[in-house]
Amino acid sequence: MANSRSGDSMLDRFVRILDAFDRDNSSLSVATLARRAEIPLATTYRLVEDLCGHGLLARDRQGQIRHGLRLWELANRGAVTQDLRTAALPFMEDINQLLRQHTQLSVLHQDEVLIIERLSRPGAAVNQANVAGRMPVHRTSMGMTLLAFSRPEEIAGFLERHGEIMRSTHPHLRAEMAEIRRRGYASMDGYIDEDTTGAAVPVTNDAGYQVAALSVVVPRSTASLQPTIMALRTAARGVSRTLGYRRES
Amino acid sequence: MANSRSGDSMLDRFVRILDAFDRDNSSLSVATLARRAEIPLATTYRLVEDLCGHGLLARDRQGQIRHGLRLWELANRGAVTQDLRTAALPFMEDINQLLRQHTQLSVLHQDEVLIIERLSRPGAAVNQANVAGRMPVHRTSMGMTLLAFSRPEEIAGFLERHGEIMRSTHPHLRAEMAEIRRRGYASMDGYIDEDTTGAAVPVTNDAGYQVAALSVVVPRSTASLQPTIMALRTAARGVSRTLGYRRES
DNA sequence: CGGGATTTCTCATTCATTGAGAAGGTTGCT
DNA sequence: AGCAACCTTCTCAATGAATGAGAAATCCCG
Repeated sequence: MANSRSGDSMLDRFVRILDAFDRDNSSLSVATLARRAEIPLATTYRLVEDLCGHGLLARDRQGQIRHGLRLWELANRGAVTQDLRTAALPFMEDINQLLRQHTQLSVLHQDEVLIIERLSRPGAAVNQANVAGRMPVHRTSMGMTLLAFSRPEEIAGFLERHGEIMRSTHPHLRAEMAEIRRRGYASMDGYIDEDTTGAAVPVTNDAGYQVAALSVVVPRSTASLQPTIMALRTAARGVSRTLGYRRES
Repeated sequence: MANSRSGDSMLDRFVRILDAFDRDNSSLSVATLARRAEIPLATTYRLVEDLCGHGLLARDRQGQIRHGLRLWELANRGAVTQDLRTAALPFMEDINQLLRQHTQLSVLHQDEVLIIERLSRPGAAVNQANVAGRMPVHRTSMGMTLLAFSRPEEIAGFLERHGEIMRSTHPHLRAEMAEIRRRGYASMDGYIDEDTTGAAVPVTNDAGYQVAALSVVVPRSTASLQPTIMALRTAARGVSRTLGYRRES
């Protein structure tokens, strides 16, 4: 008796379970999973078994749960990211070779910056911007570029949802965005690391719509950003040309 | 009345829906999806709505369904593939630069070759081995390498399941695998393209277990594979060293 | 050895899931 | 315009799949 369903659908729970993993916690126990996803243990156990059966999760040698390869396969087969990635990779390599710094490709997703691809130099700064990781719009050059070059109605929507924090961190927001659009790039100090500066330019498709941002992280001491910007622009243009058509949601 | 449930769980259906997409069909209508996944239309409609609500699917401007970025994010956040990819990418770039040919990183998954990463030269051959795509073990150098360097019990299991086709396509299988292990690489003609040859070497972790294979596709006319093999070996060793520990299921 | 944790399983209860059906829209052909 | 074929969207009664408390079995650590 006494069963009180807890009001969330099965899919809710599947997603919460898959979402409970992150780079630091690549494998978890069922109990931890249950706590993190806030699902009763017995239920979690059953759901995890299901997911394992489908290969979306897998148990390692010690019985811990990790993401299964099948999940990765499923999500990467559909071409959402692949086109962009494939188009951008060669140019990111160029940048990486030329500037010898971290290079990132990112998009705006659910009001945050989502990193699609990243090339790092073995030397340089720390791990902070991982592939599939998220970063705040208002503190990164990628975010500010992505926002500034969005469609007016998208900008309006974003500001409606996040006007508070944007205005408090960017007192002259409208002017700043206009400036970014005029100059064609955004730069911003020290989110990833105190001693670094990020610089980002938009990547457009051939209809002129922005589809992503390309960015690098350089030491703060760098005298002039101009060479960096030039390299980024060249790369972005190359990606645009490779992409040709296509615009994604 | 008359409701006859069709015996597959919700998760089954979610997976079948997500699985219905491939690179060629990156966006589908609900009706097509229903047919492909073999789920009654009304049900498909509801499930798709759910998935869209969670961002695992998304509707484009024309109301067609595509994979959602959230799905990609979910699947890539957990570090299953990322470690391997990150470790291998720089070395794959080296190969790509040196040999100017397609380079692939793959693993054995559910008795097939699963492509984890791929770098292509704008010039060379056709799209066949896409990231997250699968290829048959018995027709690719990657497959043969991955198999030959698997643990004995894994090989035995594989042969139990696929002995038929393996023996018919590889009459001297045991000798062939022994040879691959002795030489440290496998090569194979013309799966991706009639006029190409694939060559692959194993990538091991520092416990000596194989975790992946690294391969290139070269024109069949290539006089000697030796330089190619050398480059692959160097790269594989580099990846192994970067990986250090870790072994995945 | 003992106590705290985790994994695994059972089972009666119930409500979320189901899918036939129908209405309304779109497209394309004649 | 009229018709046919197809698609999307929604409703609703019936039901069996999902639920979660509880308990047994197992692991782990000092």
